[in-house]
Amino acid sequence: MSTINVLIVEDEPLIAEDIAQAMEKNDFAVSAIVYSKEDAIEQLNTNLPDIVLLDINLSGEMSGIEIAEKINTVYNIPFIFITSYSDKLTLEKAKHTEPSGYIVKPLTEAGLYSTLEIALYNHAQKNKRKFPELALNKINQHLNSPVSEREFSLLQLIYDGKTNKQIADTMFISTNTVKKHINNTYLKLDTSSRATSIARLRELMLL
Amino acid sequence: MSTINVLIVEDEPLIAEDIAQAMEKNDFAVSAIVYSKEDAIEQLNTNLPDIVLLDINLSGEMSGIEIAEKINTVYNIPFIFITSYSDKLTLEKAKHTEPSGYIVKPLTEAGLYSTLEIALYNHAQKNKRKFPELALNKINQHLNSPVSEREFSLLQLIYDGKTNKQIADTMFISTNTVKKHINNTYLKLDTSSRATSIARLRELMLL
DNA sequence: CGAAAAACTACCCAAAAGGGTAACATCTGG
DNA sequence: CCAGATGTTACCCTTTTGGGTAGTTTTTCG
Repeated sequence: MSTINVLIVEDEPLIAEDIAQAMEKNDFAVSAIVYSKEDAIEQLNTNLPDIVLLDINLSGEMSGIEIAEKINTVYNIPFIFITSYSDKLTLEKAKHTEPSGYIVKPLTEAGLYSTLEIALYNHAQKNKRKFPELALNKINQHLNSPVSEREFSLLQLIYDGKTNKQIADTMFISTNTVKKHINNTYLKLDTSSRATSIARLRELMLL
Repeated sequence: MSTINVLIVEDEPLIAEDIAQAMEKNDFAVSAIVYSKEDAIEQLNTNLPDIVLLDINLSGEMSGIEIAEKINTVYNIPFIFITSYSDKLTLEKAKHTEPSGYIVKPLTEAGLYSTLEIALYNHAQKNKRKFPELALNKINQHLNSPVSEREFSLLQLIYDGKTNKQIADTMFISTNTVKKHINNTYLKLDTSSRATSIARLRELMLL
């Protein structure tokens, strides 16, 4: 297994150094230590780490939160918050970014290491969850008017991004029929386009 | 919001009391304090808490791990490990149970509270996310020509089933611009409609 | 068997989406 | 500072989709 690269975002140099040493003692590689939001993003772009240790408060601002949001939407890697402030406001904002860990200073080597390990493992597991298949019974469960099997197979083709023509060809029916069926499903799903139907199907599969 | 019930599984009475006090100071309710695996399971069966604080080592054994496994397979509630031992073997076993948190003693009130909050929030989110979120870097990884951030936010709206008009309104740009952007993404994704793009995005997230 | 439901087809019109071209404004990095 | 990338808008035209109506065939089931 290759070594894990850790990006440290911490504006207090002494603490950053502390963390870095703890990391290296435990066979992690510190890919960089940065002190500002801008440098953090620079690092993420040019030298993507496997995980980020992120101080919430950088030079007085809560810009760690913004970095966290960016990591979630763009980079999809785990990150762990480090903070001296454990007040409710900070925590409230922080938790909405769904961090893999949250450590309140003072730091301990053991605490850092174990939190890192857990975060990496859990994140790896998370990405293994794949997209569920559509299930007719699951979908009908939450509809007043149930989708028929035929309609369902049309919906699956729409879900896979097929056009009416393609659907007509694979099902050996006319495009008129395809359109009719699809329109019927729109009534049942309470939607009005293919894309909204796809989103709706995803939603219905969740409960 | 109703109060959160916490089950404490900890065989050192002094520490258990410490934890319980910290919990109550932060408006959590302690549903029970138990000292053994058997009592823990008894509690889970009769009085299911919202979250469990779980010492790994109960009277010399690592039976905390077994409780964790039971929680995962049967109860599906979040749990947080608490341990004095942060050796690699313990950690290795612990991480496979995918705990929501892992705290090395000595405990601090702030550390406990924030870890609890994060664990509860993440666990709640987890069940809502059987479908993975789209992540830009993940998608670009497999494209010759990368999708820009702006284009990506458009794609997310398409993924949610929004029409060009809706997208234009939420992003405060003209529908012409929306159409232009979308067309550009079609080139990059090698698609030619919203529905095929949605399917493609799903596919790219799995590679 | 016979009625009801589901499936299939056609046609028409309207709305939305797709495709191409052109132009201008920012922004960013060398 | 300049070049290239990104974002913005407009215009025109084509194709695909959506929505409504109307009808026939096939299947299913009491």
